[in-house]
Formats: sequence, structure tokens, C-alpha cells
Amino acid sequence: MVTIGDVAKAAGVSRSTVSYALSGKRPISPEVRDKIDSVIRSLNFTPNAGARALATSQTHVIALLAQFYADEFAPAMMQYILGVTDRARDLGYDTLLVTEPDGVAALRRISNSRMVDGFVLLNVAEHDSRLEVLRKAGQPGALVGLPGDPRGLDVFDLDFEATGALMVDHLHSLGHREIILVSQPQHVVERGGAYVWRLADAARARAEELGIRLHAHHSASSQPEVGTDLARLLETHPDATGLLLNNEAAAAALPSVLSARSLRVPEDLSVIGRYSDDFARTFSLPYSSVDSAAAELGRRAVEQLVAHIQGEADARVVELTPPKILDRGSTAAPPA
Amino acid sequence: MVTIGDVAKAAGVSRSTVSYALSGKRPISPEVRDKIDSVIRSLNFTPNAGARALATSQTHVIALLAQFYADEFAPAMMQYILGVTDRARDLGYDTLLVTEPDGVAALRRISNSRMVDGFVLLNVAEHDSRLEVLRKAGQPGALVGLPGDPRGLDVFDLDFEATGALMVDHLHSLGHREIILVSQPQHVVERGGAYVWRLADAARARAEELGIRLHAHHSASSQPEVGTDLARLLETHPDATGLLLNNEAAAAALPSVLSARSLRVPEDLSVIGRYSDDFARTFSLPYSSVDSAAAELGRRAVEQLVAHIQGEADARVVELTPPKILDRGSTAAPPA
DNA sequence: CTGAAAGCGCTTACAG
DNA sequence: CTGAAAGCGCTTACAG
Repeated sequence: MVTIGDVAKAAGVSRSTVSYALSGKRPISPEVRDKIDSVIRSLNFTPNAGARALATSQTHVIALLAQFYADEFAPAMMQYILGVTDRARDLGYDTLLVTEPDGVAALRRISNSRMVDGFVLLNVAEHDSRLEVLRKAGQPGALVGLPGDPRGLDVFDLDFEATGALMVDHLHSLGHREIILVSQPQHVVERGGAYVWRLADAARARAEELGIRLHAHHSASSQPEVGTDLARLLETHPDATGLLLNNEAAAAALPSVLSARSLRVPEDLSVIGRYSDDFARTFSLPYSSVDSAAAELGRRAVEQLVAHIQGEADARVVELTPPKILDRGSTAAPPA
Repeated sequence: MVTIGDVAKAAGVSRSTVSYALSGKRPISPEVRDKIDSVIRSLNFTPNAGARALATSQTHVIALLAQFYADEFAPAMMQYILGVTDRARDLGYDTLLVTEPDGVAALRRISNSRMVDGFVLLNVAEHDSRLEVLRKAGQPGALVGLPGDPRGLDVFDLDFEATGALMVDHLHSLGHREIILVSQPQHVVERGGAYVWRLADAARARAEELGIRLHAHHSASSQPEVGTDLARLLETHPDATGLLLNNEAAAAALPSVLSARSLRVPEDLSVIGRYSDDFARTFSLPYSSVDSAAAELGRRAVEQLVAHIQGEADARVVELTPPKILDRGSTAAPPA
């Protein structure tokens, strides 16, 4: 392995001079700098990351803690992850992807061993046991997902309350007066998936305000149950003219359910989902939707985290992204 | 930060004794060991990873190089990644997820800086420019995806040739004599996606052997083009009774194409796909398929890589997983 | 503008 | 069974 000592020797200077040439932290004469640069290139020298971390207490690595539940929609996670890793690299950081089931233990282990300069947590729950560990950790943290108590941490999430209200507003303004909301399964709520009830509660409140009927239900998040659930809901509420989906699997299952019942969108039924644009494109979902902005949330979390690591962040921040409807033509006035 | 020196002082022993107690590399008297253990717990000591890496030249981190193409099926990647990260952790390794577009530069940078003990490469192409860099790197590497020249590297992939033959065999044995194969887009092949032609060539060869007609086509991998492509193929080959899919997006788009044409599976058309079981479940794809075994391939790659890192691997290995059809009842005898 | 030296927190021969 | 010391490859005050 080629070390800074090898470079120094070959360039005929001291190790500290090479180090300063690398970091630019003090002036180097042009000749010396050129000599060092050429030696570095010819020897193909790259500083040893471990040694540098030991000397500076900076690893230039962030940890990304992702939790996967067997019953949740794994592919959606990819967009968050890419947002994080891509932005991190742009800012000069590599990303340690941590997927072990015991997030608390992982956080402790990685924090204590000083492998990283900071943490990004995905899939944050209402009462997330990782947060108290994170608050005591020596490194800053940013969350994707709004917990009950965000104190001391940077938080990024879609504004699910505004999303619920917006969906209802949209259908109401088209003339709908009875609509169905399909949420994630009950057990997602029980696990602390606050976005489920945040959207549902806001939708319910807005519906009441506007004087329209909203039937809020949970459905399964995998086949074949989700298909059955959807069919049953349509049957139970034959007068509903609008459908709101806060459940990716339900969105994926809907086309076949509707075609089996010969229901056309938007002629017979207006539909709005809440999922990522990428998801919609991949699975050819023809429904207008509120974009979950996964990659963007991941990017923002990293930016804020890095600002904190580098001491440039003034204060802690809770940033809720306003919902936007991507119009795919799946809503219209209700059938006469 | 609490260091090994703090532990030593509190336990009244030398730093080396604490280190040996940690590693178990030499005998420690029971009393001393107990004392050290209790101090470690009370001080919540974890060795500094950078310092340890510097001293041992072992980071206990592996790099996972994943390439994402805008036109490819990103969600499918998740299963490979989880297979890698989960198995790595079981074996005592953390995973650096590297997604930057220039894989060659990333590999060089990470290898030279000694951040990791080894590499797993995903999405390996027929002529993959990362491979020559990897062969010269100081760390071992394992590939998911069979390149043209696998020398010096461990390779894990689905046996796509056997897959092509198996799919054709299966339909032939049910009585089909004219079938369509839908592959990934042409540009995936051009990028070096050898699995596309490996499956197609083997399917073609087997079809010829058996004396049945095989229409092999590429189709788009996103909507709405893929839907149009499928509809056109069915139109062009009205006598085909079987459909083979080596294109996830086509599989996802097929249900609505078929329902628009009132074609029933398997009564009117037999269908076999090639994708992960997870993908099938999430998107309620009702077609029998050859499982792409993503997580398993990721796991095997890590196991072999770690064996090499730890000097336990005898030789380099090319492991092609035999295809298995998951029967979802989408194939039957052709219509009379 | 440059160099010699201390120090980061570990591990591991060497010595007893 | 245990300790004192060297060394891993960097960075950065300190000194000139």
C-alpha cells in the first residue's frame, strides 16, 4: 500500500507538506505543489480513510437506517434510499446502509464505534425507540417521517394532513358528495405509522366541514386480500363516486378490480392515490396522485444532516412538504 | 469519548489486557475478565472502528456497488440489496451502499482509501469496465450477474440459459406449438445486459429442437409503450397460445392488456414470467414465473466474499442458480 | 513556505 | 497470565 510517507519521500518533502498540499490548509509553493501532485498521480495515492478518520474524528460517512417490514411495501423504499445516497455522495459522503431489524442496537453500535458522522432514519414511527438513543448519540440525526416528538432532530416528511384535506377538496370541487378512503392496514397504524391516521383524520375533518360523506377504511396491503377488500368496499358503498388511496398495494390492485366490475375511470369513479411518481410509471397506474416525494425527502434530510455535521446549521428544523396532485386524468365530475 | 485507556484505568489493568479480553486472543484470568467486562458495560465502551481498522487493516465493511439506470426497473434492485445487507450483518459486516453513476471511479476511490474489505457488484454487464479495476484492487470481489469474462472473481447469477429452455419445455409439454417471448428493450442488451440474449438464445434453440415456433421480441420497459407493444404482439401472432416474459414491466402491464382484449389466462393464453416472487406478490401478478432469486443471489455473493476476505475460500467460483417455476396456475393446454 | 514531532485509539509482537 | 512499547497512516499545533 502506498502511504503519505511514500509520497513525501518520492517528492523530497516532509509528510506534513504532503498533507497540507492535500488539504490546502496552508500555502505551498507552486513548484513543491506540482511535484507532489505528479507523485500522487504516478503512485496512485489515496489517503487511508481509517487513518484520516482517527486523526480528524471525521469519517465522511453517514449511516442510513432503514427498517423493512415483511408486510410493507419494500420497493417504495428504493426511492428514499437513492435520494439519500446520491445527495450524500454529491456532498462528499458515503452511505452505510443499515437494515438490521433491531434498529436501536444498530444505532448504538454504529454510534459508539464512531463509524459515521451522522444518521438518517427512514420509516420513523410515532413513538420510535430509536429516537432517544439518537438524541444521546454523539452524532446528529435527520429523520424521514414525522414522529410524535421531534425535539432535537431534523425532520422531513410529506404533509399528510394537508394531503388528506387536498384530496377531499379536489373531489368536492368536482361535485363529489360521497367518497371512500382506503388506508394502509390497521397493523401499520399500530406499529406507529402515524401518516396513516394523519391523512385519514384530516380527510375526515375536511369532509365534515364540507358536508360530504367519507367512508374511511383500512385494507390489506397484499394480494389477494387487498383485491377482495377493494371489491367489498365498492359493493358496500355503491353510491360513492370517488376513491382515495393511501395504500400502494391497493393502487396496484385497483385496475383489475375495476375492470372485473366494468367500472371506468373517471366516468364511473374518480380516483386519487398517494404514491411516488416512479411507482406510478413503473406500474402503469393511471390514477392522479399526490407524489410522496420520496427521493426529495431523502435528499433534504441529507442536506440538513451534512449542514449540522459541518456546523453550518443554525437550528433544528421540521419540514413538511406541501402535497401536489399529479394529474393523470382520473378525476372528473361524478356520473349524473 | 470513552477509549480502551479509560477502561484499562478503571479496571486497573493495562490497555493490552483489555484488548485481549475483547478479542479473546490470549487467556485472561477469570477475575480480571469479569472486572473488565463489568467496566466495559458500565462505561458503555465500544472500540473505535477507525482505530481498529488502522491497526488491523480490516474494516469489517463491504461495499455494495449498485448501478441504476433511469430506464430500468429500480424496485427489483431492493431485493438484491436486502439479501446483501442482511447476510453481511449476520456475518459481522456492515455495508456501504454505493450508487454513484461512475462505478469505475467509485471502485477506485473506495478501494484505494481502504474503506472496505471487499466488494459486491450488482447489475454486472457483459463487458463491465468495473471488472478490470476490481481485479487489480487490493480487496476481493463478488459479482451478481455473469460477465463475459469472470476470471479472478466470484460470480452468482440465475442460470438464464436453463431458464429459457425450461420455459419453452414447460409450454411444449402442455401442447403449445407457437409461443411469443417478450424480452427487455434492445437498449438493455446494448448496455451489456447479457441475461436478455442468454435467455432468448436458449429459448430459441430449444424451440427449434422441439420443432415449435417461437416469436422473440423486445418490448419497452415502461408505460404506456409497453402496453402498446404487448397489444401489437398479440395482434401480430394471433395463433400463439403461450407467452414468455423476460421483462418485469411487461408482466406488470399484461393484466390490463389482456382484460382489454378479453383474453383469459390460462384458458386462452398460457403465461410464464421471470421475476421475483416478491414482485409477483406485491403487484398481484397471477402468472407462474421463474423466480429471479434476487435475495438469495445477494446472500450467496456475500457469503463467498466474506469467505475470501477471511481466507477461507479455496478457489474462485461461478455459481448459476437453476431455474424453478413457481406455479400460479397460469399455464394449461392450449385452446382446442 | 516547510519540517520534526506528538497524537488520534487501537492491536500485537516482545518480554517477563 | 500480564504489561510496556512500537506501530498502523494520517493531521496539526509548534517551531523556524
